[in-house]
Formats: sequence, C-alpha cells, structure tokens
Amino acid sequence: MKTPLPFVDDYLAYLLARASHLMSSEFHAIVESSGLSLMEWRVLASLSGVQSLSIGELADIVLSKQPTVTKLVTRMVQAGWIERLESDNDKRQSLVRLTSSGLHKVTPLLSLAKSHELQVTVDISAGQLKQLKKMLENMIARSTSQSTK
Amino acid sequence: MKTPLPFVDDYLAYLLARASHLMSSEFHAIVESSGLSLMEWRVLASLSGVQSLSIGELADIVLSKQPTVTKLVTRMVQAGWIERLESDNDKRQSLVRLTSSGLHKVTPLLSLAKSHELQVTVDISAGQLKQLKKMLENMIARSTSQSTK
DNA sequence: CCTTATTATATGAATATTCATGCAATTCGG
DNA sequence: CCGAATTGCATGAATATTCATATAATAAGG
Repeated sequence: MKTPLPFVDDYLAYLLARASHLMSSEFHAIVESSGLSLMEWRVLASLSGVQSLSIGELADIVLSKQPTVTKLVTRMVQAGWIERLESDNDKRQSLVRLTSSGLHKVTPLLSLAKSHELQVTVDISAGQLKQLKKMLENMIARSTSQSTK
Repeated sequence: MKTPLPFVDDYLAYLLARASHLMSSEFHAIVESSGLSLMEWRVLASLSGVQSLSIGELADIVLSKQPTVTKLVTRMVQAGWIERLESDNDKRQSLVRLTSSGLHKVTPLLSLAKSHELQVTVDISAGQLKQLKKMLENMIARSTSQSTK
C-alpha cells in the first residue's frame, strides 16, 4: 500500500520536515480551537516565561523572517494578546511581551502541548526520547557555533 | 550567551521544527544557486525515480495544501521542469512528471543533498543516525496508521 | 441503471509572506 | 569625538498561500 518514494524516503531532511509537520499539524487542531494560528501559538509560547523579546529574537525563535514577524506582532497586539514596549538599551529595538490576556490564552495550551508530546512519543522509551532530543539539540548547536566561527 | 527559552527548549515539536528548518535553509543556499525554491526542489526530488504523481499525492509528499501545489505545478510547467499528463484510470486526476530538463536540473542536487546530510550528521555515529531515522519513521507511520483506523 | 455522495483538481478572493528598501539608532576606526 | 559602516525594525509592492467554492469524474446504494 505504501508508495515507495525513492529519494525522500530515507532522506533525513525530509524525515525531519515530515515529523515536524506532523506534530505541528496535529497540535494545530488543538490550537485552532483557541482561535490561534500556529505562528500565533509559537509567539505566545516563546514569550511565556520570559520578560520580553525583541522582534529579531522572536523571528529567530519562531523560524520566520523579520518582516513577517513585524506584521504578525502588529496583528497580535491588536488582538490584545501581546504588547510592544521600547528598549532602554537600544532604542531601535521593539520589545514584545505577553499581556495578561495573552498569558491567559496560552497557559492551558502549554500543558496541552506537553501532553500531546507524550501521546506522540508513547512508543518511544524514555531513554530513546532523551537520545532523540539530544541529537536534535546537537544538530542545532552545531550550526549556531559554525555561524559564529 | 545562550538565551534560556523556558518552554520551547525541551519541546520535541520545537526541536523538530528547528532542526528541520535548519537543514532546509542550509540546503536552500545550495538549491537557490540552481534557481530553484525549496518547494520546487521538493517537487523535483519527489518526482525523481517515479513515473508520475498526482497533484494530491504531491501535496501530501511536499507537505503543502492542494491549491498551493496546483499553482506551484503550473509555474513549474511553465518553467519547463515538469509536465502534466492525464490519468487513464481516473480522468479527474492531473498527473505530473519530470521533463528531461527537470531531470537535468534535479540530478546534481540529489547528490548534493546526500552529501549535505553527511555534513550535518558528521558528529552522529552510524548507529545513532539509524536510530534517529527509525524513530522519525515510527512517528510518521504511527500517524498514518491512526488516520486509517 | 439512476440518484446521491464522494473525490480530485481548479480557481478567485482574501490573507500572509517575502523582497527590497528606507530610516533611525548604534557601533567601529582612526 | 566624528564620519562611515552596521544593526534593528518598518513598510510598500510583489509574490505565494489559503480558504471557500465550483466543476467534473468516480464510487456507492438501492
């Protein structure tokens, strides 16, 4: 039944993309019943637990381009979930933080995300999961160190 | 130096998204010098080694929505890399296959993709890499079996 | 068969993303 | 310090994606 896909089947970039897309879109079903898009969820989750982030930091974290995030943030400010504030250190920066409304919106989702992760990884042993995460972290760390060198 | 990100740091969906985004955008630098976007590369790679794929199959494989793929395919047909043909079995389907121009375009990239994978995973042992891929495949397989039940 | 539902794709309007660029604030050399 | 280069963000125009829907072909039920 399974279509053989000569190239993509064993290609790591594709497996990562597919697994990522899978987890995100499964969780999207949960997120959208809160009236949030995936990108909005990512922004709120990124902001939870920190004082504030700049547009640039946010763009890096949510894996989007700066103009995209500028406009996304504008919409989310209008929705009342986040607010802008100016930086003391660097007046070029536009900092963003959760409002209490945004915090209220994202808090239940943080738990739901964790329990979704448990569902998805139910067949993987704790040790294996730790290994998996460590390999992903290493791949990510490798690149950030390379770009610094 | 590393910003602590309370939520996303240990969240599997995020690690996958980040690792995936990383590999794709690194390879994007290679792909774009061939004048291809990432989605165009995915389409060509998906079509290489198979006779043809329908729009729907393609949309599933390249992780996009059907209308997106319909329009992407239209552009790629105009560029001469792929061609449409009609299905004998089901006249609703619009099949797509590589042209010789498309094959010519994608062939060198298939090798480059493999060698890029080797670079990215150089710090991971062969056994670990196999494990990693297996876990990703299992996650993917789990979902497709669930949606069928 | 014939009707009804379903499936595969296309398409137009609405929305979002991206590219190029501009401006203001900061940093860097000398 | 001062000018030149760089950085951070915003913005408008171009492009791409998405949603809703339409159409045609197939499948399913009686």
